[in-house]
Amino acid sequence: MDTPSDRFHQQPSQMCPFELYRNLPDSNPTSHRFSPGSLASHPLFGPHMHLSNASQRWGNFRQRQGLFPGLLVDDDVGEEDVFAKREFSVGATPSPQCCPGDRGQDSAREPEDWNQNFARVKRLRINSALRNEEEVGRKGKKGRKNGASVKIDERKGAEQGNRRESREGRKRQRQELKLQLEETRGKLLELQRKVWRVYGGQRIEKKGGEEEQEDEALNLDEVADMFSNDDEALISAGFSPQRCSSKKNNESNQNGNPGIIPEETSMDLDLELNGDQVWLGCSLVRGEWESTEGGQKFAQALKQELASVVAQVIDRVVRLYAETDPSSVTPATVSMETGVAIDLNSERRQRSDTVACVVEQVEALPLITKSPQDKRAPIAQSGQKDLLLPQSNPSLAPLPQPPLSALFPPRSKDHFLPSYSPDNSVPLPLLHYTMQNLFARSLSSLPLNKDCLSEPFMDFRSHNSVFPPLPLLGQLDPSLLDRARDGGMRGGGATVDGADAALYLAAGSSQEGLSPCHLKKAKLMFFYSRYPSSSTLKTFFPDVKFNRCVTSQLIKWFSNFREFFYIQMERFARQAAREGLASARERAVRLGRDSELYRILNMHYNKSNDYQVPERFVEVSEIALREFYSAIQSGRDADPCWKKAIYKIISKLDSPVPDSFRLPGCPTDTYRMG
DNA sequence: GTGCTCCCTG
DNA sequence: CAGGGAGCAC
Repeated sequence: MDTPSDRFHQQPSQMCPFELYRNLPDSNPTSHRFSPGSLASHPLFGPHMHLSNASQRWGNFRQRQGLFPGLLVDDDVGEEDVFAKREFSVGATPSPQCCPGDRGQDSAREPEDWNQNFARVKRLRINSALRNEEEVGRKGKKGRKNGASVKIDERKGAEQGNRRESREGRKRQRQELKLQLEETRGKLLELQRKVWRVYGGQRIEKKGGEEEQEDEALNLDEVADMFSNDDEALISAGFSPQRCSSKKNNESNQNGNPGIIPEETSMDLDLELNGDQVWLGCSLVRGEWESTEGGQKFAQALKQELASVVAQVIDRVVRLYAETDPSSVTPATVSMETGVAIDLNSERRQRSDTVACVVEQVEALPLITKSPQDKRAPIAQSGQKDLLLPQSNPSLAPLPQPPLSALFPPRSKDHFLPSYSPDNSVPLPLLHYTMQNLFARSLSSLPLNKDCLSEPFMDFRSHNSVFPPLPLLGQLDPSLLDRARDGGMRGGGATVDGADAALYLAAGSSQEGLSPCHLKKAKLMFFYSRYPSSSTLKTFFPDVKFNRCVTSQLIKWFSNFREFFYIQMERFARQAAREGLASARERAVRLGRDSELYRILNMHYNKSNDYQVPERFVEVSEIALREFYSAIQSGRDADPCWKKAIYKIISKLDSPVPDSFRLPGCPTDTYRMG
């Protein structure tokens, strides 16, 4: 099984989706992936410095850029480097190599945003210098661009003098700016010392914890105060991270001033550059994890990854089991036994149903075929809401089930979480199930919205507004199981149409749409009525909000029931007709409760066998069998329409459906109840 | 045109 | 069990 981290490694494109993180130096490759893309994650713009202070201060800094002309001269090469790095970082394809990366190299790219601003400042200053140049030499009026033509024109000797003045002026200006630069650099280094004393030093000492977070907050605020209180310090601090990490040596060498950074500062910086201790200095990720918000995000990411992995395992096991014993595990049995693989085929159906019932789906929930998903949808949505918005109001009504996209965890909205790769082999429904049920149900305190549930459906649910944490029958209140059984449901066993099925179905049951329980009820109704009208169906499914799709679905169910019924009748009638002896034929056309035909019918319409088959149904079935038999014996089956007469006969044998079927949920077996 | 049913197919 | 086509009745 892939570890979550391994899975992250498989998606390099999602690892560092933002340049900020791609450029972040960190020896921990996984840590980047949990870093939200915000300036607040930067060590100097920590989570405690939000827009209210950090961005304002940064804005102040940008407004005051012009106060530091010294930074902008005599550093053309550096500026080019900045832009080169910028282009590199923008154009670079995020990769695991670039994320964990070499500390020394990555640290040079770390604060690209700082470099950008630095470059912008320099660019402005260069433009300003050019303008000054033009002003000084405005008699030439054409500036540097027309310098050649000025040289050619010897008649304008006075202009040459002006050019000399201009050159001298530029020279003076450069010298002044150079001095300012040196001065600013000195202040920069001084500020670096402060920063690393206050910030880096304490981080090295700490080992994590809330107290340290508070300290960190204070320290970061101190740093922020430095930014806002001292303009030059602000500039210096603004560039300090990159310079500390990558340019300090160069600057020291260039300035011939290696002693500006004291030994302790150098040690701190070295520590920061040092392998496993990198996080101590940058602490972007781990610091976030230690914070409350970061911890929640980490937990969410962990949940997502665990869910996907569990989904994969379940899928593999199911497939492996199906492969090893295909005879015993047909798709139907798999779906019935696992209750998970039900969704394997439902995606396709949902697509078509979505198209067919696009209008109705705005209001009506999907039909029975989608019910395994859809019944879980409300709880799933709750789970998703819970994952994304832990404090969201659980009483909010569930959103209508979107066609297919809603099955995806909304990772796209949460860039913090890694998205699944497109080639993810986890079947979506499986993923959906495991994702939502494993974690949504693990949220034991998750309150269910009663509006999400089929109000009268499975009355045991109405006594439990809070969904059980896990649908383990052994953990359920016995009374609930009894209620489930009383409702025509069978508890335990390997099939899903037991109390466990009702349990998870009840969790997402809706007044709109049909559930497996409705299917079971319809089958039991077939014992009494083979040709129920749509109005009759509406009478006996009061917990269903009928629309065209639902009505057609129910009618289709009964059509399928009849089809199966008649197929079996014809099959056994032909079998009886083949019997040689009259006594055998007589036995064959009799439908005793010990007969094979009875067993098949009971298995089909009363699979859980928790409902007593009405005697009337046995009689009608025997009549149908005899009609088929006689038609076959008399050769009427040669007529293409020979079945119609039988259908007409059977259609007149419907008996009234018991009033117990008028109640919502599965009918109680009054016969067995006495 | 709509609703219902049967038949066929997957 | 669902989807779709065809036929029939209203």
